[in-house]
Amino acid sequence: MARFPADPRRPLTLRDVSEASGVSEMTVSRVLRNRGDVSEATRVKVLEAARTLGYVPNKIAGALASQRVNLVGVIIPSLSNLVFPEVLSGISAELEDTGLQPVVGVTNYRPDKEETVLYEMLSWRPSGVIIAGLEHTEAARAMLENAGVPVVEIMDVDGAGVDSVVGISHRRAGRHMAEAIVAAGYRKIGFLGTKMPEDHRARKRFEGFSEGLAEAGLAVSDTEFYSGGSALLKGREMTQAILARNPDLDFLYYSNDMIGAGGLLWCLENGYDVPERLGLAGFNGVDLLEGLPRRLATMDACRREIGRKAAEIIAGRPHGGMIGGEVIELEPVLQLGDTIRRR
Amino acid sequence: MARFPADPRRPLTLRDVSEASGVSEMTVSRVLRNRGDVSEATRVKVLEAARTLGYVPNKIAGALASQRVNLVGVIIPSLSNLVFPEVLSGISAELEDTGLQPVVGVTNYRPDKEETVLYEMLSWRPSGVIIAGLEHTEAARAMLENAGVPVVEIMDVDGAGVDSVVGISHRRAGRHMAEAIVAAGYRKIGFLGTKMPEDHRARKRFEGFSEGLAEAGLAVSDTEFYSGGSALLKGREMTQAILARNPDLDFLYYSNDMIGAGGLLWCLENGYDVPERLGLAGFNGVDLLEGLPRRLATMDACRREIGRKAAEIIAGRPHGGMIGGEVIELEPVLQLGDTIRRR
DNA sequence: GTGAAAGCGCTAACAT
DNA sequence: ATGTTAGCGCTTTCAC
Repeated sequence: MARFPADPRRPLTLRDVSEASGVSEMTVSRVLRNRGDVSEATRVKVLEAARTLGYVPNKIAGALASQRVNLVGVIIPSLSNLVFPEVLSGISAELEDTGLQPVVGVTNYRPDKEETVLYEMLSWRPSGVIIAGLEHTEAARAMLENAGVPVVEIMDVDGAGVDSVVGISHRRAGRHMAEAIVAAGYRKIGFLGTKMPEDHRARKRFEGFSEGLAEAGLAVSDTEFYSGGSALLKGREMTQAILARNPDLDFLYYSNDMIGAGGLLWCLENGYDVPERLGLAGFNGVDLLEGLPRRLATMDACRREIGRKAAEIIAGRPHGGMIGGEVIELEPVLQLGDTIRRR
Repeated sequence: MARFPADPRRPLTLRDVSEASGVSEMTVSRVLRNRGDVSEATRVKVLEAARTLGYVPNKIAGALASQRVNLVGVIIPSLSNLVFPEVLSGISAELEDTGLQPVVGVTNYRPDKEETVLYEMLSWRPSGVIIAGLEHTEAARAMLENAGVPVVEIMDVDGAGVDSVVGISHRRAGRHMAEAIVAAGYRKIGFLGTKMPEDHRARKRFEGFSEGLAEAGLAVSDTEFYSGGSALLKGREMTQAILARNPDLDFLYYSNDMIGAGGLLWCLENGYDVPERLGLAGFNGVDLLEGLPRRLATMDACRREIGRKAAEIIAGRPHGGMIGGEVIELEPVLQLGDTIRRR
């Protein structure tokens, strides 16, 4: 009489494969992980048994026993920002052949959410953590310091990191743009961006930008901020608003390309002479800009490259190895495009 | 003389908290999970000890012991497609207060990668799986069938699902658009889209579209396909190409809003009378369209809603409960915008 | 309200 | 080349 398993829906275990193939659990485990010497004969037997049963190993048990987890926690503020999916894609590409897998957590720019997400992630004992920004709650920072795994803070190098850091200096990026604008002869400059209580990188760009103008004896003449909604539309609305209030502005600096694109479209439709009468610039260097009527001036934020390098650091760190502390600063490239006049 | 831990970098365990607080491991565990009756006094003692030590529970061990994992696997083709981050955001919002956490895997539209990612995910024994599309490799389908957890296939209802399905009918969406276009009096119609060997939803829209035209005795007059690159730019290039080849086309149907937007910009710049001389439509209903010079006709693909409903199904299924098999079809809404003439 | 014992499914370390 | 033993850190179950 045939024996039936007690519970037909019980997930299969190594033991099931062992029994089906007549090979010890240990050897089955070796085959399934390609470890140690196993004769071709048993190898085949085991693999066949595993296949026909439809066995899927239990990584939870494996991770507990081996004390290693092939996951890398990635914590970012948003997925709708366009920038972060690109960073992710760099991470994911670099991790491709390392056996490591990214696990994504989203904070919605909220420090308390970041803390929760980080706690949650660390409780899975990942092989490393990649986290956006240098600003964290005290508790989050403490967790990162005691995580016992490599930590890479990305996007931003203006400040002190916990372990490794990969990013650009947003402060210098802002300053750079200011210098280019001043050099091109613009004098009455407006700034448009997100409300940025928690967008530290946008804030730093703004600060650097202001400093850059200050060195030329200038200051930002007017500002306009938004939150939520379609960025392209907001760009239009804000542009109209700031120019209505301040018709003599001769340059508009947008804190991201999306609102910049909206502004550009609005200016062209309303007959502004871009870049002679009015110059425009954004930030990020997104693909989208290539399809616009004119190429918006921008600065490449090296997003994919940041992801790659961060992943490289995690993957390159021997398990438990804590050499750490590299700081990699990438250089954003200014692209003048067609919206800053050349002279 | 004080005792020092053998390895100062060893992650803390329940036992450490137990010793520090003078409470048994079991009770510590209860406090940390808010389970069972614990006196307020010990509660406070334990929480304080855990806090000062900086204890982070080990979910791997917890999951192994309890046989439950608060993760939901989400498998999608891409993160750069704009559509999927929105679905994700719906999932993530719905899961917010359920204690469940999404874990994302990306397949790059490759069936073999999908299989790998799914295998990887199932090996963590998640509480459920949400996966884009109805088309999978045989092996992947077998894994889904035997996963022993709720599975929701999303985006598409045109075909047979493994368990639950939430999506729209792309075939009918395409047909609908065809009907609207014919009703508006357009007759020479071009189709522009991605090369779609693996984009089954785009293919189904195209098929439905062709069927819809056929019913009016019409057919697609010309097609243009692309892959990779800036979609906005591709939209321009393809539009130029198809109109150069076929100047008498009076309607262009784009398989996504991004290339549609590029096409719209190109047409306006080149003096086409939209929508009288030439009608345009895209697909998805993305935010971006709101900022364009004209509102591109489109069809909302209900992305966030799909995410929400899928997550709701997973969250609502009692642990191990296998009632399953719901099919939820959402109705995409046609928005005529300003690029289909009204008569 | 609290604790002790057993074991989740796997792998490290050691046999043989 | 293969098998045996002893946990990994937690939760379940049952006792008190």
